[in-house]
Amino acid sequence: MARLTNCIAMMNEGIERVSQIIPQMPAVEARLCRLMLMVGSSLEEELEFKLKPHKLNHSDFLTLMILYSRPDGSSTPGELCEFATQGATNMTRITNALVKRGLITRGASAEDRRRVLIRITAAGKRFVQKMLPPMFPRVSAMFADFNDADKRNLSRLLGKLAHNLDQLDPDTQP
Amino acid sequence: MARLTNCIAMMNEGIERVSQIIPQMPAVEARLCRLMLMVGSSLEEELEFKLKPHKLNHSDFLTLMILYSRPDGSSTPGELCEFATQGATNMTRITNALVKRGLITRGASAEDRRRVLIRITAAGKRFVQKMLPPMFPRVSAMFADFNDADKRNLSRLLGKLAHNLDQLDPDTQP
DNA sequence: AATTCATATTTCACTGATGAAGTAAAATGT
DNA sequence: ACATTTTACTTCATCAGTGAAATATGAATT
Repeated sequence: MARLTNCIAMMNEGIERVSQIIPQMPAVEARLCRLMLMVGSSLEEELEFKLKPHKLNHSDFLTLMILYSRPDGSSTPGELCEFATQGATNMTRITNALVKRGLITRGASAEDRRRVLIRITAAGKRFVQKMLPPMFPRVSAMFADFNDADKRNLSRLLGKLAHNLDQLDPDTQP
Repeated sequence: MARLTNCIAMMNEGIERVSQIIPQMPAVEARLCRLMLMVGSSLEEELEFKLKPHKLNHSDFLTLMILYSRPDGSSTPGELCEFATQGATNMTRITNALVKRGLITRGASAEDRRRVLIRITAAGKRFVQKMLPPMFPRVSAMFADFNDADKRNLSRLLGKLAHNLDQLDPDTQP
């Protein structure tokens, strides 16, 4: 146990040593990057773990939740790709899987017949309402010792980082 | 462009709607989770993108960096698995790949001959020293508008979250 | 000496993600 | 009006990562 904490301690020493060999490294920033990556993938692991009993993976779940959170419970593959950050190929697979389970339906759009209309079914909604609540305790536990200022701060800083990443993205590779 | 920002905006609306249907959801915390996941995977994307020209993926890179950051430049597969959070199978594959490129060597341990000693080569060190610096500008740019307090705060909050995740992990699934 | 445990590799089956090409329909240009 | 281009998905082939089980070897225990 204390897997993450352990890795972080090790990383701190590592960064320290590397920054002595390569002093021009932005050590604090590099460390924050690694921290983000570690905590992020640990969180992802945790999520996938909670999804496994429902035979869902992260992208399936995300897709389903996007649909669930829509006022009309519907969307198109293209839109889902954008918000779930998935390739079209993958979205086809996800959609196939969810359709087969009866959680969503696939239909043709009337206005634009290239488009496919994806809609969450009543069963899909019930499914979400049943699987979501058991996750709440763990989500709450993750932030149990965060006070309101902590939460606001984390949100603000992640937002800032997100914004910077957006600005960064289009650049050419180094 | 503004991919992340866009997804975040969409998520905010989604969470809002879901928490109206399911009021017992810890909305703020759930939102922070998703935010972490989004920023985390975007950061990972960015990293993989920077690594691609060097024909490295995240785990290859991490493994190599762990070795590089060691005072003696060496480790064992087991240890690398732990710190790189990889399965043994994968570590064998990674090691094979890096050995083939001459960046590391694999040798038997003298004390315990079950063990395999993995060591970064001089070429491996040179490789790291050459590939690392071009990444610095982007890393710095990510945190360009973070003042010292921001960085300290982010580090503290991520550490706290990491700690909580560690406590969470061993529990049984919901 | 025999048994149990630890370390690492190999093999295999499987899941999930991805890139390239294909299909179909709408939009656009001439 | 027709040809071209663009948009929206799908299909197919492929690949990276994972988990489980089998193997090999060496160390520790009894």
